[in-house]
Amino acid sequence: MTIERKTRQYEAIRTVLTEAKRPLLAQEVLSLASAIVPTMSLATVYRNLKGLQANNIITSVILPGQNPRYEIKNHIHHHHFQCRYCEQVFEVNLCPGGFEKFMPEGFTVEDHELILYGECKECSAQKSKES
Amino acid sequence: MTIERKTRQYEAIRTVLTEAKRPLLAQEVLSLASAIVPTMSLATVYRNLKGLQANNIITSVILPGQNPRYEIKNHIHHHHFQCRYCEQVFEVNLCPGGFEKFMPEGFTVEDHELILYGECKECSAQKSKES
DNA sequence: CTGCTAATGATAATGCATTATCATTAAAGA
DNA sequence: TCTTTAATGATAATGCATTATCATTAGCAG
Repeated sequence: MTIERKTRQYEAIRTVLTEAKRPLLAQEVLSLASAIVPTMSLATVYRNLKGLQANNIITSVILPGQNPRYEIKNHIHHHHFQCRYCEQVFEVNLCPGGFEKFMPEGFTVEDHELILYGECKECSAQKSKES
Repeated sequence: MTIERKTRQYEAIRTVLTEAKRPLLAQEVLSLASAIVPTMSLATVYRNLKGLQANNIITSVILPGQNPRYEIKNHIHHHHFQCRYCEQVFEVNLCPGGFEKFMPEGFTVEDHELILYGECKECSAQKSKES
């Protein structure tokens, strides 16, 4: 289960996740890593994602109704933004916080998840060009 | 697809959703509605949930990594709180809002989702008793 | 009350992401 | 370089929520 050998596939997957700077789907990891190691298999992607997660190197990001994405673990509290057009997910370093005071008596807030949806910079620029 | 007959099953499912005052899983709808119509089948639950949704009477609530829940559609903007212990989901009428100003240049926020996790009143009271 | 047919109940089929299998390949220590 | 065995690639199997199927039941219009 724990990764013991530094294979080309492992390095490619880790590199891809590091350089993307955004959470990636297993399929996206496969596409991107295939550019480095063309024989890359989906099974290998899943195996390495599992290993990287067990080693606390990456963490999963799950948006409602979507498959898990994976990002390099950073220990800064953050949330996510998804573009409705290209469907890419970006990290957002904002947090309003202070939700406890809105809950009814007797309820305790221990954690929270905030997801923003809209249009990313790239898709916005794309549209401007088209018109 | 559209519901044309008011069956006992349909009424039971609608009643259960109305009285729960919180989003229910298909399985929870089955359990609760079975108390009213004991022969209720899971297929009937799914069929009616689909019909109610098509008629804009209910809406689905999807938490990350979980199966859809269904609640009577109310047109007030709200979010959800899930108890980590009993896993029930509650409606929360709070919204910090004003997320746009935290996004980098070029990004537009069109919608958002906020989910709070913690301990509900009932589970909190339960613990006090035990100790 | 009757007839028509939508809806139901029971269960098999589907879709699909993820995992298991197994023969083959290639890290990496000696 | 040789050996050991973890890791890979290809693909079959799994798990599980949801949907389809079809014979039977029951709304409801006339």
